Amino acid sequence: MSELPKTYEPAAVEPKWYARWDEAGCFRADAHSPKPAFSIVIPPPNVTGILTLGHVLNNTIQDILARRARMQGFEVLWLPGTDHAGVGTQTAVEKHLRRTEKKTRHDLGREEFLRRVLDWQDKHGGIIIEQLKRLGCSCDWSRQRYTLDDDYVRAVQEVFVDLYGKGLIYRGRRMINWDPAAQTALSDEEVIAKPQKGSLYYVRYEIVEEPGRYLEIATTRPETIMADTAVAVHPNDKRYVDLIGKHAWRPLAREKLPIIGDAVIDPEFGTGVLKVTPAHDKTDFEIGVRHSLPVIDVLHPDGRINCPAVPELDGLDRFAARKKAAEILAEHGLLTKEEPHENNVGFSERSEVPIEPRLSEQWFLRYPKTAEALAVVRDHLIRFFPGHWEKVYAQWLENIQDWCISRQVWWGHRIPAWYRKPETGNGKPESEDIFVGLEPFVDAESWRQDPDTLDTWFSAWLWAYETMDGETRRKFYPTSVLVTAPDIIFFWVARMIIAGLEFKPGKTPAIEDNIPFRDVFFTGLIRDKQGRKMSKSLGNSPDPLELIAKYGADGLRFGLMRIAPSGQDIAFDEKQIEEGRNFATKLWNAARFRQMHGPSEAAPRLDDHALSIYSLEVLARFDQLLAATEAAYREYKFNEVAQRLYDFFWSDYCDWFIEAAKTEIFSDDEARKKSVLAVMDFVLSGFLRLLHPFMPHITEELWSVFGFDGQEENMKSSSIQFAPLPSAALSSINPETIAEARSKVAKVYETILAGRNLRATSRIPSNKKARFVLRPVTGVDERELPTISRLLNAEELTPDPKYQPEVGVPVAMTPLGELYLLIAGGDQSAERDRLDKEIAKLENELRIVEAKLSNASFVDKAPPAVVQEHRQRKADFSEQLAQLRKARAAMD
RNA sequence: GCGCGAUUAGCUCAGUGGUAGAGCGCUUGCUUCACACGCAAGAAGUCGCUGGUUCGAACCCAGCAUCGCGCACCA
Repeated sequence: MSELPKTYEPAAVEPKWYARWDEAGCFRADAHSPKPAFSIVIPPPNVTGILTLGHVLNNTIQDILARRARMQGFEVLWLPGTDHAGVGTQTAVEKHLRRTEKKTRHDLGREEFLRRVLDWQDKHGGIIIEQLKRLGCSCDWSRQRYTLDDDYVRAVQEVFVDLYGKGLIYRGRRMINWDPAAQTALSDEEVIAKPQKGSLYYVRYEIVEEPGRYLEIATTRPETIMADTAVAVHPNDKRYVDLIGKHAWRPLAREKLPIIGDAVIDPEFGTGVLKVTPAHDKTDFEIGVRHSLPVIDVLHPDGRINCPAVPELDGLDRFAARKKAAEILAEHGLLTKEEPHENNVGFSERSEVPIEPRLSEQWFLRYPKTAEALAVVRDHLIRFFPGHWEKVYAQWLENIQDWCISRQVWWGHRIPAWYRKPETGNGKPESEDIFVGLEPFVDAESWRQDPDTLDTWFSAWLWAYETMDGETRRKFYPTSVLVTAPDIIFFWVARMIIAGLEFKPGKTPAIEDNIPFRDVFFTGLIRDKQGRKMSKSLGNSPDPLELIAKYGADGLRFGLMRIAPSGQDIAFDEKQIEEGRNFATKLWNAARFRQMHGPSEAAPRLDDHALSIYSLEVLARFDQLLAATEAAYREYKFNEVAQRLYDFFWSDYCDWFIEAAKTEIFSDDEARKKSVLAVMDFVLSGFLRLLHPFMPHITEELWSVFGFDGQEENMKSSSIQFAPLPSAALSSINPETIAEARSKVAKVYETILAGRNLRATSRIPSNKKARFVLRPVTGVDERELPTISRLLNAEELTPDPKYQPEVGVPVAMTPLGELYLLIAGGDQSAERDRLDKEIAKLENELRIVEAKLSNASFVDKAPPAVVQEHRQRKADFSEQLAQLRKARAAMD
């Protein structure tokens, strides 16, 4: 056993152990293992992404679960990988192209552009994997997967073909969300509504049949007037009912528009008249269908106006055109007013620009198995933690819309559909000349492939099982638990459940064998101290790698886990990470202290008959810690586990047990010394194992330094990560013996606290030895006095049943008797004040208890134990009060 | 509009029926033989508001308020 350096240096220790674990294959999962299986698939980070605090939180939790399962004897698979992130990665590369070469993807062409994306991927890809390793993640890297692996691509195509064959995937011209920046369709989930301050423009439309009469229409989008194909009012609206069937002049690109009645119109809004623009609004489109209106599209895909009929607007960006259109209308006296107006506008989640509702030919999926997906969560075949997410999930499934799965981006899974190239004179509609099937499709001469790719989530929804081969799947699917942020509950969690139910990758067709996971743990979102989301643009997102450099991976992990309440957002504060680091240092120093007093056994054992009362106390608290952490793990309450570990070690083990144990450690009684060191080792060994999932590196280092690894060369038997979790220490000891010891210890500790308080209020500096006298109650074991004396930093603690204090000697009432602090030249008036305060406090507490006990209903109806407790309290208070009053009276 | 969550010490949060808790911050004392990334002591809260249930409510129920999130609407 080598001597520990004075301070813990994570930078030296952490990478060393990670490399050894990795080289020894500690994280490899064996599909043939006889052990029960425990599996997690990682939520795949973007291939070119870098580690964020969100990743740290998420992956630390997964690592904690994986490592704990390993110690519990499970065969653990934590399956890692990355996601190609279609729109995201493509946008990043396009931005780069624009900046460096001033080119668009169209300038390069599809093939060249994809080559550039691959370059980008080679340059930036895999960084996050290395960062996860630095964090200590125990993933099986030999199984690392990528959503663009050949066989994964194949699987995605097969799924597409399969669903097309079942009629669940179809192609159609429908209203979709168009992202004018990325120039692609998006799913409903990728659109985020944000309240926007804008204007409501009141525009006059002249009645064709009644020149000089105008209809006033309120609109937020005057730039789309040229696409109006009707004007609509509520059919029962008395103000306008006479106009239904007549026509109005469209004020821009002048044209006759029918005035129609439709019940969807809200007479209360604006003027109660709606301009119907089927090409650029979902509701308007539906009105258009009902009334067979034509559809006029006046927007280019990039959001510029496409309307040669109005040259002043043609080619303008939609927002510039909005202002310009208002100006033109004003010039013609057709704009009656413009008032401020706030409304919700849908923004593209990725490009952060307002989306355009747009009529477009896209591929859609009609979700299968929605009722089953609802049922498996409702019936708790899949359990959500925290449970309230079940409702959010159910709400989405109950209102589910078809999923627009095609994207007009080049980076991704190409849609496996081909169209026959139009032959001259062939008037057949294209849709009849379609082939949907697996690549490679040979007849490239007369068929062309659909240029679109699939929504990234259309590949991600297979992640829970397509990352596994058949053998692995038989052992590890369904996975045990999914750990994810709640913001992808629809994008990913719900769709994976549907995929599992639809494609049945399990070993039997039974539902419970095909759900993708049994538990889902939703983490909180990490926010900054002001409660804002972490974001690049705000610059409020600390770099986890810098935090690791400063505080160590273990410190970061522990600090973060201690403040991550389940189900709530997390206010990030670097101070908390500092505390994680401090805890590692505390552990290190406690271990150092132990090491100074001789070697440890490889497997520390307890001698049940030689345990001191302090040993029994710490062991009992350790057993409580075991039970409490066990229960907290069952509920995925990681912050509670962390907090309990922290409190136990810092307070119970260091502040109390070690300090009390010093009496024995520094004594000449070898037998007692040996016993207490064995207890120290026993608890330390158990504690290291409990802590290991949270702080894998330092615990492994200490495990090895203390020789708990049995000096084994083979990591698979020596590493703490395969050591079994500790079990209850005191199970073989008579509970009465324990209770008796603990009661003694409680009295001793209470006496120490009272004595320390006496010191402090009497202004004895901490480093100054003080002299105490105890006038003991009967039954005080004088063998405990040296320990009390040590913890009081006393020069001496003399028991003296006949002690008669001089007037004004500070005294405290303790469970062991009256404790006097012998102080030269004591300040009488200060002592008098102190006693008065103590007396007042006690009198007050006594009054409360007495009031309760004199309440007949309380004595009648409260549980007897509670009443008894109050009676005891009353007796104790009265006794103490009498003593204090006596001491106080002596001073007058 | 519907749903979910939150409201406890200056800050971040535990606490689910019986004497209000932790960490940080603050005040005081300490380089005492593991640790100043430390030790010890202390101050600090009418538990968002109003009702109800109960012998007893921070806790259970109802309503309200404020903040946050999701869904829907949004001319």
